[in-house]
Amino acid sequence: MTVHDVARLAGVSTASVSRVLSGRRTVGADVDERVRSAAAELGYQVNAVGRSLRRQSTETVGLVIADITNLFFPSLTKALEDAFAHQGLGLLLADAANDVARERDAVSRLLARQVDALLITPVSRLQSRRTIDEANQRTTVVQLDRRASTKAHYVGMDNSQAVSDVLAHLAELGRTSPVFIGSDPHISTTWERQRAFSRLAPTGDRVLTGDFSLDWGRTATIEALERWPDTDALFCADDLIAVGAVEQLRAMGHRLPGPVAVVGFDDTLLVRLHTPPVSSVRQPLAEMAAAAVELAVSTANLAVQRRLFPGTLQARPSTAP
Amino acid sequence: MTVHDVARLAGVSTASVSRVLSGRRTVGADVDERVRSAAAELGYQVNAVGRSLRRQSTETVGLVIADITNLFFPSLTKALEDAFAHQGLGLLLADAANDVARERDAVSRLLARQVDALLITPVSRLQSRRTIDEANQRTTVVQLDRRASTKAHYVGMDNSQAVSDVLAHLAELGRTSPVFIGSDPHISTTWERQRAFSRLAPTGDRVLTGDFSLDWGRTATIEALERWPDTDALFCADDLIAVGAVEQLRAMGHRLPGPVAVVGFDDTLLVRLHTPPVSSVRQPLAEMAAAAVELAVSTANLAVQRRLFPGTLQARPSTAP
DNA sequence: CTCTCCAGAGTAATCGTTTACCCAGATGAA
DNA sequence: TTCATCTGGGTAAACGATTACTCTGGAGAG
Repeated sequence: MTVHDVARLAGVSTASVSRVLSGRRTVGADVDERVRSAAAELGYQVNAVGRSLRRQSTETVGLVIADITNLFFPSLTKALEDAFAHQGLGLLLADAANDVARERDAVSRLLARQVDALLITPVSRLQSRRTIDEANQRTTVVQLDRRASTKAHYVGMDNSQAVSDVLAHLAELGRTSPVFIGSDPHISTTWERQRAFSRLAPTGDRVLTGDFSLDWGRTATIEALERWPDTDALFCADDLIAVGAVEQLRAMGHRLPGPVAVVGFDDTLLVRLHTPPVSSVRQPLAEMAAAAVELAVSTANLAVQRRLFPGTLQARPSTAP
Repeated sequence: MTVHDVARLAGVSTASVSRVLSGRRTVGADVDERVRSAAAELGYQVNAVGRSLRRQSTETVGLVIADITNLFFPSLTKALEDAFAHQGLGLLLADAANDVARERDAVSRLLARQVDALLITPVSRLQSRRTIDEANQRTTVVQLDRRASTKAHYVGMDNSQAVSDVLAHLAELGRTSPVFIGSDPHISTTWERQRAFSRLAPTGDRVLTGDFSLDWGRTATIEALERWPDTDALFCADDLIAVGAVEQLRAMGHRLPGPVAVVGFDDTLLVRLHTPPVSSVRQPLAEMAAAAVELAVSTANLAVQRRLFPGTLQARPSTAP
């Protein structure tokens, strides 16, 4: 079932069929009509592979997710899928499973498939750079949420502003001795939040770093309260850690809301449905996805863009007075 | 950068280049060597679009997810991505956003891209059938988790066995008056679990159906306890509802573990991290993904398969004595 | 009336790869 | 020695769509 079949049935050339079906050039009314009805009769659907080869464009973007089990990324993926599908662009998904080598692999497979653009949430702030720079020479690369290279576009949240907002919120509640509980500092977002915290918080040197896990949230909480007994807020780099912190506080007999507040990042279901609900900074996913689309379809030689969007703190009982 | 460039540099024909690089026919040692080093020198990477067109196979499968915001599906997606990437197959992702029309659309876009197989978690037990049957005439379709057509392969969990296991577990704890809280009965899994419950439970007629939301879990809990005051277990069709039920019970002053047990399905993070942790039936995702791969790559005219895998109840405090 | 221009349609080249087909030379059997 | 067979390699035809180029007829300008 090809353009030839349609052309034969409609009694026109394949060129006309293509022109009608792709709508890229006007044709006479009668030919238009004949082609459309022939296509409808045969149930013809254009073969995107042939089209891609000729047009040198697949209308597909690759998406390399650092770790799809991290609850934040499915939300991001959904926002992207929405935005790109809206533009008629397909999304070819790959998971790097937090592994730089698998990430490199995924990128190279996607490039072989001639994706028109590559979206990536880099696994490592430092080690993903080469992969990204190499890919960036072959196609448009957009870093999302996390960043590893300054040579490729970046779309993310303004972590500095978000951290500042959270600190202001805590200060309003009279909490001026927060501790930062980071996760893996190879993750650029964690790293940025931590740096902003160190710069802006009254207790900027109270920083603990570990990994992306509930357990780390728990142990870090114990350590924080031991080392700094006057701690009145746990400023967590992400929601999973925040939930771990809350659990640990409750295990230690703290009430929430109570003397020690907890706040996280990403506003995932985890904190929204937790008991008690945990405050968290929400990323503007739809706007970020829209920016990603814009950059992905932009003509090749646009100057490298850095688009930062404001996050909004969702205040919940975990930081109430 | 094409096979021609490599061929020129290596001083051989494009046929030889293709043969070396695809490894589909043996060539002489010297030609092999020359091609490999030429390809390496140029950094040549095969163009998958050209290959797909010629081979009539894209090495890509389409995945249509009913609702990617449902926490269970990212887990499933990850398992699939793993399994298919392992086979060198790419995953083209589409989200139906719980909408039959969008589902049809997504399927047709994926078919246009000539996916070698189509994986789908049908939105509606009844209304997705036509979409699936039509797609099934053009490529191999594998229904996952949910099913809507008997004419296409299906891979899922044995809900009947799982329900029976859960009821046995409850009975062991002396709980013999469970109420089933379903979500949208258009979802085939909910439907199957409900039917199994009605057939197997001592209180098989105690069934409430609503939608996929935390709030429904709450209101259903109120209704259940009102209508059937001797209720000693809430058997929820999925985790979100189970969490809603637990929250409501606690709001009403119940302890957990306590007189009314709660159990959910899918064993998502939601219930694992909840306080108290909620019992849930885990689906064997890796095995299901492996089966999906097997069916997806199977030659066209395999008889329609129905592969059911056993679920395992993860017992947690919400059902403890 | 003639010339230019334009719209509409067809022909065939093209995208990059694979592979059917062909040919030359070598090998082995009779 | 002769013939069938096999191996390694090249040539060119696909795959399905798009589009540069060409051609024709008619409209409009002078």
